[in-house]
Amino acid sequence: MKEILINTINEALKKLEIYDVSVEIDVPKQKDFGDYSTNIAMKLTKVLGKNPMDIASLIVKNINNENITKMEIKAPGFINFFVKKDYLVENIKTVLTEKDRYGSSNIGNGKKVNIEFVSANPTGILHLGNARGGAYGDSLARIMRFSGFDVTEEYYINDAGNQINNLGESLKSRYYEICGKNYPIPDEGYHGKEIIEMAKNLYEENKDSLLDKDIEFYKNYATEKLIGKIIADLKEYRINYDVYTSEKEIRNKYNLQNIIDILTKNGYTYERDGALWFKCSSIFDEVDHVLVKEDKTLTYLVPDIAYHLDKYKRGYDKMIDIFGTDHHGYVARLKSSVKALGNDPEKLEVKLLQLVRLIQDGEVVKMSKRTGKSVTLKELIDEVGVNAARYYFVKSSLDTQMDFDLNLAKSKSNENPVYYVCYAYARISSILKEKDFNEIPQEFDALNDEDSYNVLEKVYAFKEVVKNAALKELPHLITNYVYDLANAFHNYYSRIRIITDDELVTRERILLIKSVHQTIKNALDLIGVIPPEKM
RNA sequence: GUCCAUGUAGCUCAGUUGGAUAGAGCGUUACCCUCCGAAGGUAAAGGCCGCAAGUUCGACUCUUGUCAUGGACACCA
Repeated sequence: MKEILINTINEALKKLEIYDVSVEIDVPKQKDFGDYSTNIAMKLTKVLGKNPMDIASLIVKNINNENITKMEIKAPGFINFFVKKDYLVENIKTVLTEKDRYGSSNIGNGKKVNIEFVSANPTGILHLGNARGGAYGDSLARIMRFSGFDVTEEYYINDAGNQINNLGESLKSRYYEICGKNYPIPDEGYHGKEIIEMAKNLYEENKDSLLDKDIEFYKNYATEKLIGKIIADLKEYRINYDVYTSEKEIRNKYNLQNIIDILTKNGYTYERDGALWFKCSSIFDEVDHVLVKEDKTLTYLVPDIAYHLDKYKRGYDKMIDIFGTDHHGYVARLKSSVKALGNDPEKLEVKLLQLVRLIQDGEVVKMSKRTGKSVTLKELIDEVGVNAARYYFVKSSLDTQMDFDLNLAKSKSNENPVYYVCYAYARISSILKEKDFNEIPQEFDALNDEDSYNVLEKVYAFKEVVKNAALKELPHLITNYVYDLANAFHNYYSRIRIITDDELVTRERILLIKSVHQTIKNALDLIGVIPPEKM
């Protein structure tokens, strides 16, 4: 419908010999301003040197389209359109035919997109912050896939390097402790309960027969166990990755010295104080950073450069990394490295999500994997459920700093809007159980009232909302939308009786709410929420 | 100190190419189930959109300054 209007306005402009303006069509907030409106007249004031009201009436005079029932010009120069509502009712057929595909499109045009998210180090289990990143990343992937992008969801496992040493040492220390021996936990060690748990298991299965195992054993055992846990938790959170990339493998696949050599050859390194530096300040960064430390070991930056090189080699049109804001300083370095290796940094987009602050008993709890103080993803799922958790974390944009009040989440979980939406879904399910129709009629006769239009407008809007969310990469547009849709339905339900004595009316109303039912389901699926048939 | 985000109703947040009277939920107040699910609906109260300039027909939205909050500024990852 928007396109029809844009085209007719463009035709009118052509008649007036006006070119090179982009016509915008909006849906006004208020009903009395019509179904659609445009600000084109106001945009043209400068070019034409005329009063916007005059321009508007000129344009209106040149518009003639069968779909438009009424046009109004309102100060300071809006043109408001009232259109025939047939397309809304017609759309019910589309929804019921396309079913689970309703709202999908091909605007992505098969573009290859890689979304890397969560990628938490396997030095502990997932916590609240990962829950947000996971909800965002996976929802974005679902939305983009639905919109015709070729999406790969990826998890980068940092299973090598310093922190894994510390992890191994921490496990060894705990194990020794249980065996009644002393082995100091490193300063940078990990104190999570899951590590104590692991040590206990080791002891129960092997008693003290592992005391003479070297540190590699503990490292491997701990990483393997933790990765398994992480993947299982994510699966329960309804996230299934397409690709897991291991840092260890990257280190084996690429000779890291080679990468440094290329950087040197391209003139991006220099030596200072016995270390080798990356001249990233000459690209995007403000300061330079170390690649090879004085003790000849590599910083974490080097394998990460190799990892991103690997992604580029796989030929994505776009790569999205989702980091917490605590890694903010890292972005410029990473992008610099991409450029330094001769790749296009524009293809790499880094999204920063504000960290979640945990509030407990009215106080901010500092979360840390090292100290083991945090709420885990698993606990979250057990307490409030996947639906509530995912909805909650997707509904705000990435930039909002969120406070997560655990007490509140537990005690008043009904405050979560997800229940409002699910309730609408369950209500419809329950009506359909009583009466259902599967045949779609050629014509609808009984749905020509404002109440029906109000709901159907929302159902119709879904397609555009999805496109918007995919192109702007904003999953929270979906939560906003589905809430509106549920609201429209609850309103409809309270005003209109669906099952009536009139068979024809009943049938059409059933089909209407079925289209709502389907649309809610599709929308929720995009954010990983599964609505229940019964609540 | 420098850089990046954020300041919208009592609280949590929408408001994304600058549009008409700034919106929800929760909380507060008052109504609505003889009838498909009241986890619902209706209504009221609640706002100098942090503050100050600027840009323009028009600014919550853009620019600059300023204050406040969070985060980042390692030869840790």
